[in-house]
Amino acid sequence: MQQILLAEDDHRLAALVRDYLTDNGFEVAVEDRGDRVPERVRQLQPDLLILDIMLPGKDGLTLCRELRPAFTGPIMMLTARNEDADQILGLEFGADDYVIKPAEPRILLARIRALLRRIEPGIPSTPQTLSFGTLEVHSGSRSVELEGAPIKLSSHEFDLLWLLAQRAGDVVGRDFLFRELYGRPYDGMDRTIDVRVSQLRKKLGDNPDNPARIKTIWVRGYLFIADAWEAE
Amino acid sequence: MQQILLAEDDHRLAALVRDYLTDNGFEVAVEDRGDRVPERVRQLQPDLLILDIMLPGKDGLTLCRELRPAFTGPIMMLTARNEDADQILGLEFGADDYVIKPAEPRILLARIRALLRRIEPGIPSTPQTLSFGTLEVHSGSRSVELEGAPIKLSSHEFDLLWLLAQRAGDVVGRDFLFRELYGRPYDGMDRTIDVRVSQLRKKLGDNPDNPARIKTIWVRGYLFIADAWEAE
DNA sequence: ATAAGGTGATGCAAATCTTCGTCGGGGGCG
DNA sequence: CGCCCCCGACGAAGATTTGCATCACCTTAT
Repeated sequence: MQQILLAEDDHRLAALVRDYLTDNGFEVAVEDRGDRVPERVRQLQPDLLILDIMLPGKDGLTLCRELRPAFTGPIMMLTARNEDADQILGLEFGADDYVIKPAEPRILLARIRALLRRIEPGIPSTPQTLSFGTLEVHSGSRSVELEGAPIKLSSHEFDLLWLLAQRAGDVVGRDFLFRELYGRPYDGMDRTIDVRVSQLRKKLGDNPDNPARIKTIWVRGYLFIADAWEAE
Repeated sequence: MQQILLAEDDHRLAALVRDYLTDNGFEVAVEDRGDRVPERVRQLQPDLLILDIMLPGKDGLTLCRELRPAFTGPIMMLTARNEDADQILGLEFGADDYVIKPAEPRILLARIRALLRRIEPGIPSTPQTLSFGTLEVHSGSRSVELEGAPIKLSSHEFDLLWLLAQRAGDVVGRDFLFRELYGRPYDGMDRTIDVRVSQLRKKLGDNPDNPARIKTIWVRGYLFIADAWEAE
């Protein structure tokens, strides 16, 4: 059974949605405080996240941005605010859908199904751990080991490594990385991605002039080297 | 560059959307007849499909149902009909989003990006290796070995070598190479390709007057010599 | 037929411009 | 206070442009 975490402070509405979704075969958890959402996401590992924008503690847009890319499942913004700016921002912050309240329950359900359909059937959702030789990346605990010894990475460093390692063997563009990390479009002259990579390389003991892990592809982005290792 | 097929019979609207998306870095093809959509999908293999519901020839809902599962990319329904039933049906027929006309272009763009973002991590390209005698070209790590020793190639040098080696035995034109490398048309007097080839030859230890690897075909382009070696 | 000259294409080195790696200061948050 | 992150700056590495020498092919004259 698939689980949905609903972050909504209007209890009447939350109960309505929860009941309707429960009747249709979902397991629904409700959280009414924004600042408690990250913790519950870690705890429950829901398949889908529904966020109201106006929440006590921490607003939905901020949450959305902060939870990506640690949370890779679909995120739906469900809100009464029909501001174009909010909608664009929400989608750019990594949300997959943006639905205006009041929403017809059957439409809500159809949209939820459409989102989940994209994730479930195909690939058995990215494994929790990626291994490349002596390097291991655990997404569950957000920890990394090199030659058996744990490495301390900052939050963004881990996100970056995870994004690259998932796409090992493919060139990953700065615009994509930037959008995933910060939820806003890449303006083309921001160097923070470079700085992050530089730090990450240092911690992984990689030399940019002759990289064994992360290669720079001029103008196009970065490449996590897949050869010779086998990702399981 | 990502390609979008827009099925829309209102030419004014189609032109509007096409221009806006083109300005934002997409390649857009427009089709105004529903019954011609399946054929164009096969032909173009677009990254995303936008369907109006009311189309001459064949309606969008039917199309959506028929194209799935042959077309696995995201499908967006874009339509003036704000019927709940249509929306639910569209989503259940395999559409990934359903947007009501008239749509604010920036929102449309944000939704398109949200859909495509989900796809990008798609297929982890299989690392591939091409061998020609003592020369080995690895695409997964973008590295090259000659006589067992690794060779340092710049990013464009590698791309060029890869393009040529993949087509070993065939003459490859400058216009093609240029387009692949830079994503824009070849103006006919640009010499950067020649310079790249020159550098590449130097690093591969090839002599242009008597080439063992890359041969110049006058006016037509370059040829990676396949003779005597067997690509595996 | 052969040779000389013309036209346009290619090889390559040097100048120029763009992008990348990294350092250090300042700001924000716990 | 310490950690992390953003920002600006500067040297280094990579890529493009420019310029000229050379080369392939074609035309024309002998």
